[in-house]
Amino acid sequence: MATGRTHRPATRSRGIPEATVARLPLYLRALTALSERSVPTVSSEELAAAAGVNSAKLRKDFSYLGSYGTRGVGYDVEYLVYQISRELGLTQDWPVVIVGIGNLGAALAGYGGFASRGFRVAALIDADPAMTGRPVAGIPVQHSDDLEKIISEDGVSIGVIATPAGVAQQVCDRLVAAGVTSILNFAPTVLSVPDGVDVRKVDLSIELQILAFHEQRKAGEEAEAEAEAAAGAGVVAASAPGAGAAVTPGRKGTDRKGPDGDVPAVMPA
Amino acid sequence: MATGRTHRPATRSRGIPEATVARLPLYLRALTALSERSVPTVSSEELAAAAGVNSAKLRKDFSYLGSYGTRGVGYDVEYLVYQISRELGLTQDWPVVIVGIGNLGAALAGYGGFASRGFRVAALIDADPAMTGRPVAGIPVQHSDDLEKIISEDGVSIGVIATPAGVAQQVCDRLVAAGVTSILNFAPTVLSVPDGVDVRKVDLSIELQILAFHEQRKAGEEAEAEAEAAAGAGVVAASAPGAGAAVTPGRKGTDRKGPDGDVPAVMPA
DNA sequence: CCATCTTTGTGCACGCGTTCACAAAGACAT
DNA sequence: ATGTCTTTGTGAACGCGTGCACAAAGATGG
Repeated sequence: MATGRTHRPATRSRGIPEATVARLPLYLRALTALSERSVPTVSSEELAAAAGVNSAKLRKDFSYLGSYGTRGVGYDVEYLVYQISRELGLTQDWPVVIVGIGNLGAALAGYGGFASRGFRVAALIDADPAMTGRPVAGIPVQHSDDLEKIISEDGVSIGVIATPAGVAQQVCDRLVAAGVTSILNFAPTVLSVPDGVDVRKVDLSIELQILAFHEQRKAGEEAEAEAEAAAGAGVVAASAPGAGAAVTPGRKGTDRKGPDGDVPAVMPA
Repeated sequence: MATGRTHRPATRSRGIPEATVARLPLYLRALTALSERSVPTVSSEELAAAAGVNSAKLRKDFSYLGSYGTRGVGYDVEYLVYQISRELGLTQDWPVVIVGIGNLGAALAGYGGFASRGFRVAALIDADPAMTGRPVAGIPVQHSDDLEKIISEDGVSIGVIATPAGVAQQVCDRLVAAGVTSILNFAPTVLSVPDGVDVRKVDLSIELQILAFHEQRKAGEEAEAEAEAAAGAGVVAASAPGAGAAVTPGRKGTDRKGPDGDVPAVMPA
């Protein structure tokens, strides 16, 4: 999960648990696929398999929305697509602005999944004057000076931040001041926002690090058996199982400066 | 949070809870920033604020790693950076392949956050022959025919899938067969993998949909006060709170084809 | 109309994660 | 050395999410 919510202490909104809300888009996607294949009805078991979840969980999730199924038969695909879409608010039009049209911003602008579900890219915004006017994914980039005007004129309430980390907070502040109340943040920074504003974070680097952790653990388990047989001298417990070279631990008092090639990468914060 | 783990029923690996692992990269980032400012020590309160979490949670998280703090003082920044890096496996070199060099793949290839923490882009792979040899972010794209060779030669264990949904499962299968055991999936599909393989999913569209839900709810709450005063007739219980035009339910038989340009996306499974 | 069979909807129990609150530990001053 | 003050580390309680297992509901066939 790329993950990470922010603020809002697990408020279960109007009775629908947060965890359920997070799965609704998953169900919706699976249902849409079925709909395209003109499948009329689907059982909780089948749909759960397609969405990659437990069938009991799926049924409980749907029970929060109401009793839309028919016992002995299953769920009506079209009807369910509609109900979930409505619940998620996808039956209305959501204008979205993307700020920061670098590699990632351009990718997002061209991402089909946005336009596909009621989201409309209202504007692409970048601070670089050289970008202004240049079309990206068919949409001309506008300068960030006009940010406030664009947001108020189009009634934008959702903003996507794809800028470098250094300017993310500042962009965020301007978005919020201009009226945006939901933000999807791709910059590796913790954004602070006033109450009432939702922030969701997507951090590519974090996901990779989590994978690395499990990967290391997997490798470590394998190496454990060998190490047991070897029973060598009691060197440092930590052993680098993979192919990589391990760095010497180094103790607190010592000057053990992070030997890894860790790049700055971090903003002033 | 962008979301979503897969398989592995919340195995707490070696005693470190999954939720804690997911936060370690967050702490690491905040700590790295402090380290660059040459801050020697930091209290749990300060660090928690920088990372955007509760201080008690942070202390408990660190307690799983060991007792690295000093009461009355706080934590040694450099030492903690090293400990977390080691725990996450970032002290070793992780070669990564990115499959699917479209807009998103190119963005990922150039993403600084990868190289910054021990991750090395070993290869960019694309199925389009026109891409082969073309440098992206300074790395020449290789054809997917050579996928297996690249993976085994470089000892790659982590793969990133940034292909269209339609081919994601197939790419995934090849990666796994070639020896990859951790996958970061950007394609909007549920991947099925054998036991022992970790999959993490990042789905841009899902994040937006979750935001839309909360956005709608916010708007609905405001409108609720008005509606209360109005006290209209008891029509169907379900009412669309938002301002948007609702799509007509559309019954089973109708051709209401999913309006999104969403690719089939669903695997045989 | 009745019996059977399928599938939903949910009560219940369990476990993980979060948070509070406080005792123990150590730094620091006197 | 002793007392005070700061901050960690954690025991315990609570709440949410998950999954089991089953009763109720409805379809279907005779």
